[in-house]
This record gives sequence, structure tokens and C-alpha cells, in this order.
Amino acid sequence: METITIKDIAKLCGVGVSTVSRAINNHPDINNETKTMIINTIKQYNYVPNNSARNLKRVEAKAIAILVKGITNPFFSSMIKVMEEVIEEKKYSLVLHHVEGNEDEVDVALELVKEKRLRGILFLGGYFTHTEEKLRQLNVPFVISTISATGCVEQQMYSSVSVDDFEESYKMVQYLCELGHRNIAILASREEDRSIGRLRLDGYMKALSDHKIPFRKELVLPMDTSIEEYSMKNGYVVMKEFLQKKIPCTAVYAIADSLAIGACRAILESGKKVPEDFSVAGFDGIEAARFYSPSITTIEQPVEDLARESISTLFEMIKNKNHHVHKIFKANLIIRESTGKPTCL
Amino acid sequence: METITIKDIAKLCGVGVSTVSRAINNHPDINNETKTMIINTIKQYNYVPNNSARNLKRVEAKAIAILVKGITNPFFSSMIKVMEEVIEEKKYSLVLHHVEGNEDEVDVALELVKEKRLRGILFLGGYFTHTEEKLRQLNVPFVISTISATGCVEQQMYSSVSVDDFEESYKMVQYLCELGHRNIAILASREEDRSIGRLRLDGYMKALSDHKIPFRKELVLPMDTSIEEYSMKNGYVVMKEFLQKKIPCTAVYAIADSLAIGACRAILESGKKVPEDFSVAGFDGIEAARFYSPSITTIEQPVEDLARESISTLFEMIKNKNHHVHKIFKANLIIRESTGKPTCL
DNA sequence: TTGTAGGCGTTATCAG
DNA sequence: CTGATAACGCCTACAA
Repeated sequence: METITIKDIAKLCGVGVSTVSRAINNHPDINNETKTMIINTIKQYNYVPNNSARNLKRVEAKAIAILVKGITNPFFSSMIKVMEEVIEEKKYSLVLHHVEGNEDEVDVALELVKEKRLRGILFLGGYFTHTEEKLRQLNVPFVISTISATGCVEQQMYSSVSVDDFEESYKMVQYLCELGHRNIAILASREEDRSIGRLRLDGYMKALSDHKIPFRKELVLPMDTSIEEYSMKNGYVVMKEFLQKKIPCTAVYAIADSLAIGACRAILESGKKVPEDFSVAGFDGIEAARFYSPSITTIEQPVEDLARESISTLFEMIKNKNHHVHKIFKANLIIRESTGKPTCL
Repeated sequence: METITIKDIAKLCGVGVSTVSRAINNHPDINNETKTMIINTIKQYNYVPNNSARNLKRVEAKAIAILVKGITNPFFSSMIKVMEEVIEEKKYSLVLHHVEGNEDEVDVALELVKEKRLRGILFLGGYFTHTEEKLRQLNVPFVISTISATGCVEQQMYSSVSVDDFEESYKMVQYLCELGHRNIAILASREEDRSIGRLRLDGYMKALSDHKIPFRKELVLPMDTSIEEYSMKNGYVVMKEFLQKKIPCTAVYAIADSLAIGACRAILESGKKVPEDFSVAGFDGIEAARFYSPSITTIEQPVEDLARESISTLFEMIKNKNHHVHKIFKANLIIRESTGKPTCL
């Protein structure tokens, strides 16, 4: 019961291996009868072609990969779902690959390109601060989705699709300011973060300054590095600690919905109410924010648009190597129950 | 700038390919100087070995795969995290592979085994109603995690690790009964479900009957098949529809926390309260259930135990082909804010 | 310690 | 329409 190969099938059918190959791959030049005959024996003997051998030989597969850093993120899940559909429509095969926290997504990509003969790559999540040299090695088209192009590398090399994290963050904080809040805490990312977390923090700072509200460091609450990033628990723990300090504050803006939910819980447990005592706002527009109670005011990213545009941009790049775009989508401020005017003016 | 291979490196270094291979794979029989020299040129030319070629040649890699059906499920995410750690400790490499909704997990496994020369497989999620014949083809050890062994195939072929879905479900419904509830609705899976959804429903029915409560079909609310299974939205929509019927009912038991959260929201929006008007309970013990407000009473699956036992069982099977176990863990009933005595007796 | 040669399972090329 | 046969890129005897 050793592994059965294409040769075995060929022998069994009394034909050459190339004929079997043709049968498997739906090649046109093959007699219909021999084909069905071959297919039958394949079924009978449960023959499964070896993908490694295929990939090795094939010049270029019609395959693209999605590299996801942070598969837990429910926001990515919905993006992937849409992408899967589109890729299938295009008759491409999809390699969905998860990048672990300590891996370098570009290194992973480099390997995968060789292994699977990819035509293109889609990066989802991660920080994406890579040297130009490294990106250049990746000689297939790629688009960075969901991460604002921070402009640290040459933009002619790739495409990106995202919302304007700075701008949208500004929008949210502006909304809070206009409600009358002046002491707005922000649940932010770790201080070293140079990616979206940073941009969202910058948006917060700009909005404050435009509303003549002095920036106060003690209202910036970075995530706890000992707990999983962007988790509800992280928001909960950080908020709990903040509440103990009794720093005057009427609103909390979390740079992710999950953090906002955790923060709400911490507030409620401290005997305070949302939005009466604290307004709480999030970012992303995940399902849980909508069903939480109170439902969470958030910036809803246009998942469907982001996903579709990412994919179609990638296909465009595959067709035309010199094509590249940096597309920014508008997100929506969705006002829900968790925010309101400050009561304790 | 064509793809660079091991031959190129060999030529560049003025050595044979085997020497390069030895350098790459940390073989002992190699001069240290030549080795560092080779490693350097590899770095300089950004050479990356082709995994397809490697897999093709390798007899058996130290690799195991996790096949996940339903990567969205936050419960699986936490399991995977633990498994990753353990696998790394054991110096095995992990192939994490996502099975799409319409794919057959065993077919996928069959391909992967050949492609990657796997030593073992771990199945997470899915329904797992496969013919014995098909499972037999899979001639590497595998363990089914999280899914109760339904006993429809010979149990000597594989191992399984899970909680007793029937028993735990019974526990929850019993708790609700003992609180005094007699009209308990269940948010269940689709009717055709023969897997955990069915077992949890059976546990519900048994508990009712043991408490002399007649089973009433109108209190069984199957998920909406047009919406994603086990999503908050599904729970929300189904519950909303149920509430409109005004069927007498004081408690809702959802077979997943996500459904419970959606249901809570529907109840709250209808102007009723949890737990005063409706007690709501879930199953799984996901993070969101803990941070929701009201926090959700649930059956918490022992994630860490399940994950560790799954992996160690698999390694045991790899060592000893005849080894197999069907391990059942106890889960914990966690009583939180969403349940209480019925007020409208 | 190092190099040469053969083969892993496919597909592509090119004669028949 | 079909069948040899040569790659694909790497690893591993085996010989040196």
C-alpha cells in the first residue's frame, strides 16, 4: 500500500504517463474514451497527484496567495471571505497562508512564491516596514491591503488599498469633541508602533489640537504588551487600570472595536455607565461592536470595497506589470449607543 | 534576474551542489569555513530553496498539519495558538491549513499528506461524517479535536479529543431547569446537523425530560441557513423572529456563545431585559461572552487541555501506530450575569 | 571533507 | 491522439 503515482496508473491503464497527465489536467488532445477509462481507474485506486511535483514542474500556476498576519482578527476574516469568492470567480487558485507573530511576512512570501509559483500576493495585516531591497526580491506583483502606505519605501513597487487611518481617526475624535468632550482618553497601540496604530494616534492628536484641546500624555493608554494585542482583554485590563487613577475623563476612543468592548466592560464593572459616565468609541466596524450592548460607535471600514479593490488591483498588476495604485477608501462613522454628550460638564 | 537555484550557488562558490545542500541543512560533515562562505553567498544572492523540490525528495518531513474548518471561530483561534507553541517545542514544523466551507476536509488532507509528506494531522471543526474507506486512505495518524466521536466509523482508526457535548449541554439545561425555568428555547443548528449541534440538542432534550418538562418543537430555533452559521447575526435574526411570535418563554439556551450574544441583543432591542425577562446561556466560553454585558453564562471548554492533549495524542500515535484514544474532557459551567431565576412565574 | 550522478512525481516537448 | 524522454530543484548514496 505504498504511495501510488502517475506511473502506476499509466501501467494499470496500459497507456503512457503523458496520457494520464492529459486526462488529469483536462487537456484537449485526448480521446474521450481513454480519458474516462483513466479517470475511472484513478478513482478506483484513489490516486491523488503530488502537488510538490506539480509545482516543481509547472512554469506558472494560476495561483495567488493571501498572507494574513493575525488570523484571529475578525475584521480580516470578513475580508478573506470576500476575496475567496472573487478569486474563485477568476478561476485562480488561492493559497491562504497565516504568518505567525514572529515571522517576517516578506520572507514567508519569498518562500511561497518559489514553492507555489505564485502570480501575485496579497498582504493582510502586519506592520510592513521593510527595506526596499527586500521588497524588490519579491518579483511578483503584490498589494498591501488594510495598511495605509506609510511611504517609507518607493511606492512604484507595489499597490495598496486601505482607508485613511489618520483621517478617519480624526473624524471620530472630532465627533467626540463636537459632542462636548474635552477629556478624551485613547486606547492606543504600543509606543513603538509605526503602522496604523501610529496613524490613528496622530489623527487623535490633530483633532484635539484643532479643537484647542491640549494634548495630555496621561490620557494615552498604550496596550499591555503582556496580553494579546487588540484583544478585548487588553482593552479591559488597560481601562481598568486607568479608571483606578481617577483621571478626569468623559470619553474613551479605542483604536479597535475589540479594545472598546473590553473598555466598556471595565467601565461597567466599576459601577459607571456607558454612555452616561463615559462615551466609548471604537474603530473597524466588526460584528461584535454592533451586537454589544450598548452597541459601539465606530468607524466602519468598507470591507467589501477594500477586499474587491485589493483583488482587482492585484489582477490588474498581473496583467500589466507597471500598473500600481494607492487607493484610499472612505470609512463611515457609525454612531450608536455607546457615545453621547458628556453629562458631567 | 531569473530564479536562482542551488546549482548557481554551487557554481558561484566553486563547490559541488551537495556541499551547498549540506550547508543549508546543517549537516555535520562539512568544513566550517566552506560552510560560512556558502552561507554568505546565499545571503548575498538572496537564494531561497524551493520547498516543492525539497518536499518531493524528502522521505518524510518532521511536519504535522492542522486542518481547520471555520477559521473565523474564535474558539479555534485560541486552540491553534496553544498547538503552535507545543509543536514548535517538539521541533516539528506546522502546516496550518484552512478548509473552505464546501471542501471535504479528508480530500484536502489526502492531498496535503502527499505534498508535504506529513507525519500526522489534526482536524479542527467540520462535521466529520466520512466513510471508513476514505479515512483508511489517509495512512498517517490523525486526531479529531473538538468534535465528539460520533461513533459512525471504526474508532480504532483514529483518536479524538473533545468535551462530551451531550453531557455538557445537559448540564447547562439542567442548571436552567433548576433555576425554575420551564419554557426554555434552544438556538440550535440546522436540522440536518449530525455533529456537535445534534449532540447539544440531544442533551437539551434529555435534560427537559428528566425534569418532566415536555419537549415543544416551537421552542427549537434552528439557525438561519442564509446567514453565516454560528455568527452573532444569526442568533440575532433568529431570536428576533422568535420574539415576534410571543411564545411563552423565560430562558434561551444557545449552542454557541456567538449566537447567545446575538440573541441578547435581539431581546434588549425588543425592550426586554436579560436576565430579568429572559435568561440567556451560551456554549464554548469565548472571550466575547466574558466581556459582553451582561456577561454570558456559558459552558467553558478547557481550551488549553484540549489543545495539549490533541497534540500529545498525535505525537503518541506517530511513535506508536497502534495507539489511539478517545479522550473526553470535562467542561465548566460558568455562571455569569445573563441567567437568573424566572421572574414571571 | 567533498563532488558526481541518479531519482523524487509531474508536466512539456516532440516525434510518431 | 499517443508515448518516450527531458527537465523542474533538491537531496543522498556512493565514490573519491
